[in-house]
Amino acid sequence: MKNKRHSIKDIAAALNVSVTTVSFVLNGKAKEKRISEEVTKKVLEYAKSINYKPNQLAQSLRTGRSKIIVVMVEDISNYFFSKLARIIEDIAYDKGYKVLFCSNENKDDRSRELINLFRERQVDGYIIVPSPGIQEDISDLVLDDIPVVLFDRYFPEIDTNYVIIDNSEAVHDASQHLIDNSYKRIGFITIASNQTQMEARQRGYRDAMKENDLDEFVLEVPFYEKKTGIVKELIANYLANNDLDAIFFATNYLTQMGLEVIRESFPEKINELGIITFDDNDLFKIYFPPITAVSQPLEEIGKELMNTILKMLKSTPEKPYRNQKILPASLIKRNSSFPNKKL
Amino acid sequence: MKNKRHSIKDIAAALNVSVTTVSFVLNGKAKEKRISEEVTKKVLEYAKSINYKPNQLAQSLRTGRSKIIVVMVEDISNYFFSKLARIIEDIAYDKGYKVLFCSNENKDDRSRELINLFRERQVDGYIIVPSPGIQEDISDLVLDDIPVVLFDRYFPEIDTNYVIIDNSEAVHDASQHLIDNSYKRIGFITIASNQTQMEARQRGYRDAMKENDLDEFVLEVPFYEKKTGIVKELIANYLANNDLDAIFFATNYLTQMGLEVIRESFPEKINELGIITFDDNDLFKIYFPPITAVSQPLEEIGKELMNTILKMLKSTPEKPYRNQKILPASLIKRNSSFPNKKL
DNA sequence: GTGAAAGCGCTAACAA
DNA sequence: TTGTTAGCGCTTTCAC
Repeated sequence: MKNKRHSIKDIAAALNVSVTTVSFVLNGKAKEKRISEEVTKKVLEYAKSINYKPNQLAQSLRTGRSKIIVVMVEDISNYFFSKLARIIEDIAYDKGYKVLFCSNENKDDRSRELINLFRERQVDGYIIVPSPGIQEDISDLVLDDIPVVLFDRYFPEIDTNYVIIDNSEAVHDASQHLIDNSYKRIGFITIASNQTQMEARQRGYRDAMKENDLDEFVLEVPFYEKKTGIVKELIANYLANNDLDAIFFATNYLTQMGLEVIRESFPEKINELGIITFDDNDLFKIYFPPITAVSQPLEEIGKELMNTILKMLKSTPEKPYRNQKILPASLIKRNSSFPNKKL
Repeated sequence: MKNKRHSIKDIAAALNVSVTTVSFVLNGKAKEKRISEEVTKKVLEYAKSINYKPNQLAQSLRTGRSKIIVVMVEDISNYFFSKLARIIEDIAYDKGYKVLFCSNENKDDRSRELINLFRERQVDGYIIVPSPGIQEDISDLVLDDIPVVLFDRYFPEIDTNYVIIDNSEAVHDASQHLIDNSYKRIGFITIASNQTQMEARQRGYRDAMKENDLDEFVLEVPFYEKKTGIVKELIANYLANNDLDAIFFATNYLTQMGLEVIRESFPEKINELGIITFDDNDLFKIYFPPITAVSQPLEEIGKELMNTILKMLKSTPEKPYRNQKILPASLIKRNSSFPNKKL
């Protein structure tokens, strides 16, 4: 082994041409720069024969572009984000980009820290699930003409590209599905948050209830208590006090906690309660009963995100590429949202 | 905004000193190079005041080190790997390293492609879950003195660092647990593979059966059929023909498929069959019944991996750091492996 | 058609 | 104790 790396200089020396010529040829500018067929061919062939690969670092230093995209999500170990990561990864590598994944835990200071870190490394673009209070930081990126696309949620006050799903419609339709199956006392468990996606989901639920003259039962649990038992207690109390016949979980980890509570405190209810969860998971399909889920179009989201960032990378500050996409989600109906056919 | 980046030259110019001096001070070599207190302080203060951050790219080009570690796993969207990714991410960023995650799908050509890709980018080190046939490529890395640490599985024939868990013991003990609970016809569903981890798991099972004079029922399904229905069919046939009273799933996606089959074809058995799965998942805990799982110590694995790679990064080819670690797994006992107490 | 040379920002050997 | 300078590998302007 130890096949020492070749540089553009080696090629030039071996072929008795200048590095300029080699560089032009290798960058596909032979035609444009009117390099002779003969030399072009010679260079190309030799480069191939020694398996020449340009030093990306040097290239980056020179061009200012690193061919790296950052994908910052709430938590890369979350089912939704990790599945998406896989999709993004494939597209990016295919297009010659690398992807740096990182988790901000939905915390502003961590988001900022990460963004600063990456700015130092002149990362080319950012795909971000923004934590609540980083409008300013996102604004700064945009002002500096650094490609950013937000997803999952966005800031209506600032003009950025984003890819989101129609949360309110998705929840509205799913709620209607419960209503159509004659559930009457439908609860909605969500997190206390004024982020766009959570507000939209709650709106979808409330609208559906209003349209059908049904009472609204919303439980908002604090976000930063994932690890303590507080959320489970809150859910347990809520279930005990409201005599609900169906529950809508606004986010996948709430579903997990909710099921945990039901399993521990009201096991008999698992087959009575109508249940719908936001965000699917492979295991919901094989649960007893299988859980009905609002499913986000992962593949499409991933493609749209990469497509957008790639286009932005190619556009100039004078002619920026704009894309604010709202994708529909789909409802995957399983037994948990139908009375009388539980298993 | 637009706070144009400052370079070391700017500092030198502003302070009327040379770039060398600035470089030395900034790299903590002030003492060693005997730079005066006064100048040192001046530089440090000024750098801070303009919020100077070195250009990592230039630094990397010069030093040949990129401060990037690659973590290549089978599939980043798999629960086990994504949880681990999160742990590794935290440690790495803390130590000033970035992490590039990628998935090789357990395919050799993809592994090679990725490794080559990263070699061009002079990544500093590799944490790899190797696909079956890439001994050579790993060997090459080792020969070229590039830090590599394998995990989850390894190649006994080549001398590399690795972090694995004691698969055979874990499965052996878990099998014994089933036996202790008076299960007699215990099946073992695994994938056809001669990778170390899968062989060890099967060995653990077989040993336990032998020690207790029980029959062995092993089903090996083909690996590359995840997406087709073949695996489910194989499992269904196997269950139909063997009259088992317990099943051990050797890997988490087999558990998922297995549960799917049970749910679809033998729903009444879910509360009779003893079930154990390799690799835990948040949802197994809230399944009906909750599923007993062999749980890998994610936190420890992550720490050990990062610790190892970091030490390797600091060591010299003459004095390489060696670490071949075998961690124990733990059995999380839940209802699925106890007769008569299902829920 | 092709080449010389500057320069991206940094480190470090060598000079002074 | 500090400064000058070469050079990491590449791109690109300008000159011939």
